[in-house]
Formats: sequence, structure tokens, C-alpha cells
Amino acid sequence: MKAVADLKYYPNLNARSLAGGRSRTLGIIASNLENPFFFDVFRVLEADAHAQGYEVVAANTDYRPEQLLRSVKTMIGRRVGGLAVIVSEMEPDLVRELEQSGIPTVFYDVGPVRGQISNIRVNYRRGMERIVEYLHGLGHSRLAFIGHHSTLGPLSEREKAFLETVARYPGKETRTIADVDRPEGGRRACAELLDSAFRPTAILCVNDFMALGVLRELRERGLRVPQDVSVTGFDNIGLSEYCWPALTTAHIPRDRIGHLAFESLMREPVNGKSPAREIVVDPEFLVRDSTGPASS
Amino acid sequence: MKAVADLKYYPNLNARSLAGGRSRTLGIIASNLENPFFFDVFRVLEADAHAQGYEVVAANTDYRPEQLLRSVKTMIGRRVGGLAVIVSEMEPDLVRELEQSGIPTVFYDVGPVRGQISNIRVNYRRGMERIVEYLHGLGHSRLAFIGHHSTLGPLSEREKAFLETVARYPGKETRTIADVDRPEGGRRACAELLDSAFRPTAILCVNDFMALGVLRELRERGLRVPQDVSVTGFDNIGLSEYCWPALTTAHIPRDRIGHLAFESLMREPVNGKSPAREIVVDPEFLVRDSTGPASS
DNA sequence: TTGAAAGCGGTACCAG
DNA sequence: CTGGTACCGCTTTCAA
Repeated sequence: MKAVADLKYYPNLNARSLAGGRSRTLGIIASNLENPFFFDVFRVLEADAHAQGYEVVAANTDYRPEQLLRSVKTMIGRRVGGLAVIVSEMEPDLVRELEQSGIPTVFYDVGPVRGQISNIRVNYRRGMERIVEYLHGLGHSRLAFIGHHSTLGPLSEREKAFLETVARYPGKETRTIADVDRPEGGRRACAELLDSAFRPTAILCVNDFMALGVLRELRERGLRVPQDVSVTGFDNIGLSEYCWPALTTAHIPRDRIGHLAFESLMREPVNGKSPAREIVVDPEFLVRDSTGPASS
Repeated sequence: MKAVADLKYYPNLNARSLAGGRSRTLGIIASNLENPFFFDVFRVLEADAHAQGYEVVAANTDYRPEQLLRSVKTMIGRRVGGLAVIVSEMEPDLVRELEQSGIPTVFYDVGPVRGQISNIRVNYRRGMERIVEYLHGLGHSRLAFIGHHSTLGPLSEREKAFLETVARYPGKETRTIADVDRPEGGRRACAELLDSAFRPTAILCVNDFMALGVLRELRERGLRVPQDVSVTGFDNIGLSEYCWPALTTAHIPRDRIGHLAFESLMREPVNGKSPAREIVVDPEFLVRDSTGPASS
């Protein structure tokens, strides 16, 4: 040990993984680590991993399917000991590849449960129901939904959750629009929305991160929140309390998701078959200052 | 190639790195990836790396020296092809270890230039001078500096830059205070400041991320920005335009830093000695809405 | 307990 | 160009 310190010996991790077969490194692939939602999950997963002597390497896909593909390939190439895939975009092929690879995997919000693949999903629909119900009670009739590209489109759970929920209340007008998952995207989407003929009484954002941009665009146009327009987010990222006005949103327990993800990856296969499972977490509705009675 | 696809063959990257000696993976260690400043640098570095067929693994230190140590060890263990260390905390031992390791390294804002170690630094002092000068012109006399723990303390360049610059203008009162590098930290520091006897006419924050929290605390106490108190940030992160009011700040060209870091790591050693270098980038002062004439 | 030897899955260099 | 072989540095197994 003295020699180890003296000679500055650093075991070659590549050789170690090669020889040992396993890798004591976990992988996490996220759509957008810039969005605090993903980062918070990453942070918790990493903390848990470190506590158990694992390292974790993160990869960002930027919502680009080809980047997802590349990241998955790299992770498999690295022979990571487990892989958490926290993304919105997903291709069925990948699920199969991952399954074949034999790497313990956990998905968030996408993909089926099978083989050694677990799935953690949030009951987005339930959160959306709370939001729409609340807005309905406030007298809102024209609702706009701002999402990012992968939450809008034919196969999107989230857009469907919004549309179907609203459909239960007769007499509502709706509009949906998408841009990139950044404040800037929210701002642009909001601008486009307001430049159209549609006059929303409330704007529901797919997440808090984009809502930040919506708030700004509204402010610049002299529209007051919530007097003129109400705004809601989703996720309850830390920043949602640091913007103005503070966002009404739905809390998603990211720390719980991080813990669950880690735990899923650590489960040892029993009798050769691994204990994949599906976990559903419920969001919690939070009223703050960005919502109020409908104005018109 | 047909077979490769059919059999789902994924070359073992560990074996490849072991055999090849080099790693086609770059490492980046940052103090706080949650702070968009660091993330933006990471993003650019990663994009450049991908364009050249490199992967990059990121590690977060949370400003904890022991975590820095761990990350460096892991990176050396992985035998990364290059390492960018974008942190505030630094221990001289590490510089030496890294130097011995033979890994091309680039530091940001810390450490000396020597061996194969390059250094990119931002002229923080110059930015601070602009800010203080501007505030002085507006009649501010009581200046508070809010930083995070590693920017305050005996060996901090940044605190010194603030103090020494202010000292040039007679009759100014100052106060410095630190908390964690998050909006929440900025908020707490601001609260503590206002609970003291000191009544700042302007609050200078070490970065925009913390300034976000300062803005909120001020708002909750009914203090108007900039009418009652002026606030400045540093970095010009995207969010600095999405808060309210928009922050007066100093722009640090993070994309340039990312490109420079990548480029430094890619330089081939010439005649056995590697071309380490030092690069200084200048911040650019940006006036927005969070600053105005002193009130009292 | 200690030491020697056989891989792990590639790369690189050699002769054919 | 093709095929063969010697490692890369560590883990694991098996003898001694």
C-alpha cells in the first residue's frame, strides 16, 4: 500500500472490467440534462451509486434518436453494469438490443417491462387531470398546451392526456404547440401562440423548464400572470419557485425516481431470471402564484 | 458487416482501450453541472468531441475536494485520452498527479501551465472592474458580494478582485457572504445579509445562478429591483434573461471555452513535449434591467 | 497463504 | 492483403 501511494499506481479500469466481465460503472442516458428534472434524477442515482462503490457515466441525447442510438451503443460497448434510460424518445429496436445485451436496464416512462428491463413511470395523466380540473374551477375556457417536440405528435402520451382530459369538460377550446425543451423554446412557442388568433385564458406547459420561457414572453407583451393569463408547469423543479410569479405545477418526486432506478439496477437475478418490475409514481398538484381566475 | 449487424456485435471498448493504450474517451470534471455555466461548457466540448469520434464522460464534484480526488482517480484509471478540469476547488497535489499521469489536461481558472497541462482563464477581475465602475457611476455606496464557498476565503481570486476594485473608490462600504452555488444559496445569503445591519444599495453576485435566488429573496421582502436595490450577476447564462428583472451581468464566452478546451486536449505532442499554453478570455459587460441609480 | 498460468477481447506487427 | 501471434493489465483458478 505504501508502494501504491509512492508509485502513483492507478489500476487500469479497462483491464479490470475486461478481465472481470462486470464493470462497476452504471450508465444513465437522459434526453436533456440541462433540464433540472433530468439532472435531479441523475444526481440521486449518482449519489446512490457512489455510496455502493459504483461510478456512473452520463450521456445526453438532446432528444435526438440518433444520439440515443449512439449512446446506447457506447454503453453496451463499455459493458456497463446497469443502464438507466430516462428519455422521451424511444425506438422499439433499442429495447430489443438492450434486452439481448444482458445489461440490467431501467426505463423511465417508455418501453415495456420484460426480460431484465424495469420501467418507472409517472402518472402524467393524473397530474394533468388535477391541473385541468383546477383551471376549470377557475372558469378557464381556452386552454393552450405547450410541449416539446417529443411530447407532441401522434404517439405522445402527454398530449393525449391533455386532450382527453379537457374533452371531459364541454365547451373548452384547445390548442397545442411544440418547440425545444428549453426556456427559449417555451418562449418561442408562446410567441407563436399569441401571434395566432387564439387567445388562451390559460397556458399549460409540459414542464416547468419551458414554462420559464412562457412567463417571460407574457411579461414582455405586457400580459400579467395570473390576472390576464394563467400558466402551469409540471415537474416542480427548484427554479419553479425562483421565477416570477412562482409556478403552479405538479411535483414529480425525482429523488424517489433516482433511488428506484438505482435499486432496480442493483437487483440480482434470481434463479437466472431477473426481477424486472413496473413502478408507477404519482405526481402531486401544487398551487402557487401563476394561476388565478379566468379574465374573460 | 452484415454479420456485425445480425449478431448484434458490440466491440468491447474496454478491451479496445486496453490494447490500444489510448482511449478515445475524454473526461470532463466540473464543480457543478447544475449551474448552466458548467453545463454549457460541457455541451460544447461534447459536441466537438463527438464530431471527431470521441466520447466524453462527465463527473460532478459538487465543489467537494474529496469528490474531485475521486473523479480524477477514476479518470486516470480509465486512461482517458484527455481531461478537462473545470472546477473552482483545487489542490496542488492533483496537478502533480495529473502531470505524472501523462494525460493531456486542461484546467479552467486554476492551476499553473506546465508539462502537458494547459490553462484557460477568464479575466474575472476585468469584468468585476466594469461592474463596480458602472455601479459607482450610478451612485452606489454600499456594495455586498455574494459568492459560493469556494469563491470566498483567503485564496479566492474573485473575492480579491471585488475587494481590491472597490478599494479604488473611496467611501464605499462592503460586505461579503457565501453560501452554496445554487439559487437557494443565493437566497439564503441574501436573507442573511438583509437580516444584518448592513443595507446594501447594490448586491454583486459571483454568478447568475446564485443571483436568481437573490432576486427572489428581494422580491419576497418587498424590495424592488432596481429601484430599491441593484443586483448584478456574472456568466450570462441563458436564464439571466428569463428571470425578472433580467440581470445585468458579464458575459463569459462558454462556447469559446468549450472549443478551446477540446482543442487543447487534441494537440499532439511535438518533439516529445506537448504544447501546453495559457489562454485568457475577456468577459463582456452587459447592462440589463436589474441595475439602476442608487436609492439612498 | 503464495505463486504461476490462463484467459478477457481487442490491437498491432510479423511473416507468408 | 491475409493469417498468426504477442501482448495490454487485471481477475480468477489451480497448484504447489
